[in-house]
Amino acid sequence: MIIEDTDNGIVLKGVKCLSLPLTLDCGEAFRWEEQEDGSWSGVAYGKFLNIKEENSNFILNGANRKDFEDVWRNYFDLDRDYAAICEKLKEDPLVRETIDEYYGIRILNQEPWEALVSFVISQQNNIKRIKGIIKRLCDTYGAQIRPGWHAFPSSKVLSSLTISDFEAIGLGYRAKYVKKLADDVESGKIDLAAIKAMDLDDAKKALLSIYGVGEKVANCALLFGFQFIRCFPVDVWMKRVLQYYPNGLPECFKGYEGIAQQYLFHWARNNL
DNA sequence: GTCCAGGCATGCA
DNA sequence: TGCATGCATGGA
Repeated sequence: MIIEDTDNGIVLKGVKCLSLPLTLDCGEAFRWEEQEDGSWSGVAYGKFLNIKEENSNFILNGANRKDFEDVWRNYFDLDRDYAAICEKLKEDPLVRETIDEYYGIRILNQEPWEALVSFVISQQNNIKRIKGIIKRLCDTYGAQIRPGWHAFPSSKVLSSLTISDFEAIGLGYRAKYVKKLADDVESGKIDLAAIKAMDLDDAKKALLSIYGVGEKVANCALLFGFQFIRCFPVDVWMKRVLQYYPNGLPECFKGYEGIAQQYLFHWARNNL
């Protein structure tokens, strides 16, 4: 990967296996919006970004070198060799089929807090509606970064709200989960940084002890917010996919189950 | 009107 | 330990 500074941002050359629409709009992050010119705008780690692919280069509009190194390099998982991983995953026939069709899905490294709250909201819900709820949550309670764009609200802000406040923006029965989660993070009862430093087993146990977090939400948070790329979340779509694997997951997934899962998830939503 | 969505807590056996 | 049930909401 070559990084070039320009007058209005950064240009990345030689990035392999990155599809912006597939990665930013495949149900792992909920805040990216496609613009009329085909670029994508969003906010992560309190920073706004507009990114566009042009002639297989990636233009990070308005980003400076520090933001790139501090945030975006890791956010897009740019130091991981996805091309090599995909070759390995293709030893499985079903994944081979899906990767050829959906090449370029990456696992984003999102903030633990945002990922955890987002996937608590995601339960028994559809992606379109999840996006709407999270947009209202951010627009109403997140700090404004630039006109029309807000950071994900902090635990401090969310803990100051009532269950009714969450219900008013559409969280439904999940309102009480997010309220308690915000309270416990704010009081220090839940320490997300400490959880991120744990090994997978302990981190998962810690997440499963949270009110409103079960096996599926824990796995999504671990995969998308805590950088545990071995996690394999199973939702209603993946349950359908698992019928194709009666003997369990194939050996070639080992170590990269989360990446295989995203390809299969995307395939299931389009084919099953 | 019914069914479903990136499920979970609860009660009961 | 495993299984049935209720849960908020909006789109199909």
